[in-house]
Amino acid sequence: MARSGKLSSTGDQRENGRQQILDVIRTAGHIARIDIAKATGVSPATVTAITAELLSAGLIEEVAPDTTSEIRRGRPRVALKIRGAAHRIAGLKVAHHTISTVITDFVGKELASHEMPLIKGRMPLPELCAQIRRALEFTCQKGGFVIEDLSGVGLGLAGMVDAERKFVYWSSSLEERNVDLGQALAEVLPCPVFLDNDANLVAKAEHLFGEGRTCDNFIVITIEHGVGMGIVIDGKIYRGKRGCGAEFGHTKVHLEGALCQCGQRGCLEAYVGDYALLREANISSGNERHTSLLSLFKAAENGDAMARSVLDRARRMFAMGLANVVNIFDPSKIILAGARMTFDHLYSDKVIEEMQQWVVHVDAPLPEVIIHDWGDLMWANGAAAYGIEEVTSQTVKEFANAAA
Amino acid sequence: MARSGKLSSTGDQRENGRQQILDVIRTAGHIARIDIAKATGVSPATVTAITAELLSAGLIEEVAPDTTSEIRRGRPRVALKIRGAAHRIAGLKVAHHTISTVITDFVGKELASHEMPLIKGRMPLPELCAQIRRALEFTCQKGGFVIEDLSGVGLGLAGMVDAERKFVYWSSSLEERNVDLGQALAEVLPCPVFLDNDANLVAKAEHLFGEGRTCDNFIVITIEHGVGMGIVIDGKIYRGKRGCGAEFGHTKVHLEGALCQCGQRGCLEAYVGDYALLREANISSGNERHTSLLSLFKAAENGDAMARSVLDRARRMFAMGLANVVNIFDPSKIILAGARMTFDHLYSDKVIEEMQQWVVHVDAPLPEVIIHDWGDLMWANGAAAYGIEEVTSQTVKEFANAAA
DNA sequence: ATGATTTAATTTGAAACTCAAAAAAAACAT
DNA sequence: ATGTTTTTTTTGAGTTTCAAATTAAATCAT
Repeated sequence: MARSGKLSSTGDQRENGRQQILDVIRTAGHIARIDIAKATGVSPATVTAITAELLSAGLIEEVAPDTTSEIRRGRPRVALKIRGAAHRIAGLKVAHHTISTVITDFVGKELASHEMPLIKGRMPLPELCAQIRRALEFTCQKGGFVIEDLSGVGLGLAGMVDAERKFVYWSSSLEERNVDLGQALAEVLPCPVFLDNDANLVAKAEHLFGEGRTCDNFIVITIEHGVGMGIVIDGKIYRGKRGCGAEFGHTKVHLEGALCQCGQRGCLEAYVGDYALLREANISSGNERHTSLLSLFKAAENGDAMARSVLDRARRMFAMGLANVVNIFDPSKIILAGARMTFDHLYSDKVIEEMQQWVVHVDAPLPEVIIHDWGDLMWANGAAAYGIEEVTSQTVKEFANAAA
Repeated sequence: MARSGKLSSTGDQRENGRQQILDVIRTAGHIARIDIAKATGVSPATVTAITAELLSAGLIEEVAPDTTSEIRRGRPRVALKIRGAAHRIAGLKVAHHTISTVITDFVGKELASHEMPLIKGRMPLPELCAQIRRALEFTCQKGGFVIEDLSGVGLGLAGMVDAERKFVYWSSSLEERNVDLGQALAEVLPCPVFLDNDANLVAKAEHLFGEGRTCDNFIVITIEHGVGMGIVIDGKIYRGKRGCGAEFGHTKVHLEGALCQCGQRGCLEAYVGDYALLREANISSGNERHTSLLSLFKAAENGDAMARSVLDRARRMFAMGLANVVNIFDPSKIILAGARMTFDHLYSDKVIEEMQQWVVHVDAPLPEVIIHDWGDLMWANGAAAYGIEEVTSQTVKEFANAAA
């Protein structure tokens, strides 16, 4: 057994309360004290006490009474909301050819964003740190402030990351392996940095701001070059022991199957990732050579049997992968999150339909599958969401010290 | 966000403490108060207070001072342990041809066990209830007591079970689908019944008494006729939204693959379950007909190429499935639990070795894979473990009412 | 033996929290 | 104006935890 975590020691209990109430306010957008009490089960008296603290700390603020609201008798409720000005947070996504950055306020509202091209996709540690700082400086400048104004930075990387230790086992952006990136960035930036695998960050964003707002157990799947997964269990990102779980893309779907960019065979990614499709389409010579997915799609639409067959297989493989996720997690929701949704063949009702033939059936509704089209800043926004959450919990923890 | 669970309200906090301390005592076997304080982070003062309550409630007892212990200075520590006599718990596993039952004390020590044959593997609800009662009566009689002496019963079923609602979507033992088995058994038995999928119960047993004692994040895999999985995350069984997650056996490992007993194709179970092996071995006529795995193994040992090939494929498929579990969960441990370990080809070092070729590699040690040979009563013991845990938590909750 | 030392367990009193109930505040209804 | 209704705040009591002091029970040193 050995349940983890201690009994809440003194001072600790309040911390929970503050965290919980901040969470409720954030999810609700704005909410009156009485409703916080109802939502959390905490007594109104305690809600008053805790919100008073948060107010005086400047983390939340009262909303101007809503005159358009339906007229009710009694003392009008005054809603509370997160105070945007409390903190500025940056989110960065390091991709192969760009670093995209977004800066938001504490509410999550975008204040500035910037896309900075990268000459080299993979570079040594010091250079990556420098580029990250440069991207931040650019974006801050656009917003009219400086790096020192940031309370925290979230950073998303493709690769194997141990978020807790801020340690990168391997990333496609880094020449070195096993890098203490947290340490390295701490030396270059004036504010705390929080990093994680990029798919986990998207899951975080869905939980704070997206389709997972009202839900504590769901799976997020992203497909671009590779296939990513984020697992949210009981409201927390599940990362595994070493921090490198949720490697859905390298889940094996075929014994001795197609070669994956990771060097192994039979990975799901090797069937549904974009490079896999192009490779497959171009392998049989004689046909036109496809250089982009778009041309492949077009060919399929025009009745090209080979193109169709390639897309068909990808779709079936993906449906099978999704079914396995359902069979293993039985989640409340599955969110297919995409930045540009180029994968029409994968993000489609047909996939969801096909998935159902592979899942174990019981007489209870299947998990809802939601397709969420974020737009270009999805990854950076995910990183910002993580930054916001971490800064929040850090601030809440500092309360105790501040009081002393 | 919407973190689940309320802020610990009054009276609730102590409940946590009691539960946590009981857990620590159970895991440790016997442990002195001072060490409980260290293990939990709770102050010695509070440990004294809580253990005093538990002592007077008869849930724990002091251990006679250990004279053989190494001599130390100072006041000798007096160890505490769970009081076996506090409760009697039964665990039942309904299998196809038998119901096996074990009755344990509150410590988990076996008091009696019984294997009752079943004429029909699948039967209507009332009959199953009657058989369960009969099995319990037999076993109680063997132990020299009656059903009324039991504080709780754990029950393991093959099939799709929602443990929380005590609801059976489908079970190979029941003719009906969607049965409120908890309700039905409550009418037939004088004590609370707790039921779950059998693999989950084995996971529970590993956590309480087995290889998962010191570990809060691990996966248990069982192979018999079918393939089962139990997921322990943060010390709790993960069951999914509808209670039917962890269906590892019906995870698809091959598009349009081998036919499974569930009616679908490509399930892992259809490659590694015992029926799958025999089917595969017997499909190519001309060879001797195998009626048991044993004869298949023998043939392979004697160099029969076909038999070897059948076992080889099963092993590779299983290794692949295991690798997928690692890729998704990155658990601290994987426990391969078996009752009779007839699956030498699967429960072997070779599988573990092969698995490594399919997992995503990082420079951190792989999850430990442990093979745990339980003996015949594994399933029933799992059910008993669940019963013990549920009775414990129920007793702890009743404390509050008792005090009032 | 006897007192010093050491470690474990218990007691005590203060501080932190939460909550129910009462009070206050802020609106509408008549 | 006065009453009603609903939200928020205040108040005071009751839990619970913990640090510090105390007591308990052993060994060690002489």
